[in-house]
Amino acid sequence: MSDQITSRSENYSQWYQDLVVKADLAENSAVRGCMVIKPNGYAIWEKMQQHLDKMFKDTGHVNAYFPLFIPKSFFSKEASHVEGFAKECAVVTHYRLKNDPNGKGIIVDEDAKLEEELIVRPTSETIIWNTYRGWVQSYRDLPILVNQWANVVRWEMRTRLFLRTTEFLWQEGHTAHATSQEAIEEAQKMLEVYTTFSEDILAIPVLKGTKTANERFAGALDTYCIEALMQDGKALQAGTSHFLGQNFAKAFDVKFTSKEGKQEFVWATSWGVSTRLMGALIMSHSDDDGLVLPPRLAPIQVVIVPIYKNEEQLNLVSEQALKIKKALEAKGVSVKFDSRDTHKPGWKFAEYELKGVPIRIAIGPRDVENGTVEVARRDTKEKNIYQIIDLEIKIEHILNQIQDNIFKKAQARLEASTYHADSWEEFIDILDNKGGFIYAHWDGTTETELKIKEETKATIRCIPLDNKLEEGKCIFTGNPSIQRVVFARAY
RNA sequence: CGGGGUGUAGCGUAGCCCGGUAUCGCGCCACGUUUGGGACGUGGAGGCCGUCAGUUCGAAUCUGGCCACCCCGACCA
Repeated sequence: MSDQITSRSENYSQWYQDLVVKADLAENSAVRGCMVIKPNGYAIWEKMQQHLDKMFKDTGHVNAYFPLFIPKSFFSKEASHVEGFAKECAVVTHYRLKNDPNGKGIIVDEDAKLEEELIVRPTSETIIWNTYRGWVQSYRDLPILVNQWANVVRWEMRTRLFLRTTEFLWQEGHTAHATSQEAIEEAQKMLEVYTTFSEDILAIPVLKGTKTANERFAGALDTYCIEALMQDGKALQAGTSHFLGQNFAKAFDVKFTSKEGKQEFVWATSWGVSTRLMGALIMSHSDDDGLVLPPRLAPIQVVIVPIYKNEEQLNLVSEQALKIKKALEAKGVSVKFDSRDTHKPGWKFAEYELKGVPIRIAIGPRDVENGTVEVARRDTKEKNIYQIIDLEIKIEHILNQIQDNIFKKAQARLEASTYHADSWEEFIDILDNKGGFIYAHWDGTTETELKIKEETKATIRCIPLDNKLEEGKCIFTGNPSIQRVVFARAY
């Protein structure tokens, strides 16, 4: 129906690009690699924030805010951390501009060079752990369970709206604990929070696991992750939770006196999800007609479109529409009544489909006469005529059905796209012709992992948490393996 | 930073080879008819052709520099 969006079969990444722009979610800005998140897109991000923030608070966390800038020297304090991020940091070197003496606009004032350069945070472990040093003396000061909503900058070479931008929005939790065990439990707990959020709210089924040493976060001892599968068979990391051990405590000298009176280093975790989830959401559920939003995340859950020929009919229809709106809102459903006269109903139908509104109600004179409405579902495109009596209960029910249906559809796709490969040929064949998650044996070495990546662009997405131990032979080297790991090409 | 490509109205484009002041579609504005799946008609507005220089009587078109963006690679939440 939509002639505005490239179809998925024709060109998947063009479809994604078109959809983001045409659904008014975001657009490229004047700054290379940085996007403008438009009101439609930002409203969805706000819904994500609301749900996540509540889940964080419910698990005992509080919000705080740390500086955008980090002194350069902080980065060199944790060796593997600096190695991981050094190549993509924006650096502030001066603090003043002046008029160009040659009259060509404004130039950097070389006299205003900073003594020590400031890094625009790519992540906040260093500045936060430097701060925590002052917060912790005794085991009584622990745990610290802090989350920050912020923007970060990573100077990526190639960017794509939401999936990878130079600046992006995220939340980063940074917790401090007295014991290793407690920190590990925290990291796992937050992975559970992310999983619940992803599946129950975003309706995106995920695979939970741990990263291999090679894919681990810079500075972590263990990285837990959730991996989602997009419609084109590529994986997308949807969230990570890291057990940082005592690395940052040692780097920033964060010690506490234990119950036994001993000086000990603090144990750490960090965990985050970003605006990248917007990309995951789009690529999980949407179709060639536009965005498909799970009702729990849709800023507008129901749109009412009036159909009329003249003002008299409009008044008649509006009266009915507003009654329905009120009844639905009393049930906590968010409703928009679009009575604009500047666009025709057909135009509005297409528009709201493009923008992913889960349910559309159309009311015309015919309906007013019969005491009915036409209800259309975005996910299945089904249209039905319903009596207005108890409509709000029916709508509530349909919203739940849509949420459920979208998840099940994504889950079925995930299951259908999950394969086992027992030979290299089979592995390549699945990668090239099917895509998806591939369970395969791996000899456990980084060397092999990198070679496989080099040859196929496939990476180990994770070692599933509930993985069964199973003896086998590495598909690449033939060396013995104790378990299968999950490979995929990824975003 | 390597390899390839492209810059013409808000968007998408034709014209460029073979120099003569720019085509078409969408969108926008006005009026009228329309309104249950992206309406139609009539009229209208909008472009120093990325930028700087050169060649020429004359440059969107030819030549050179610069800038920007896109795609492929290395990097990556």
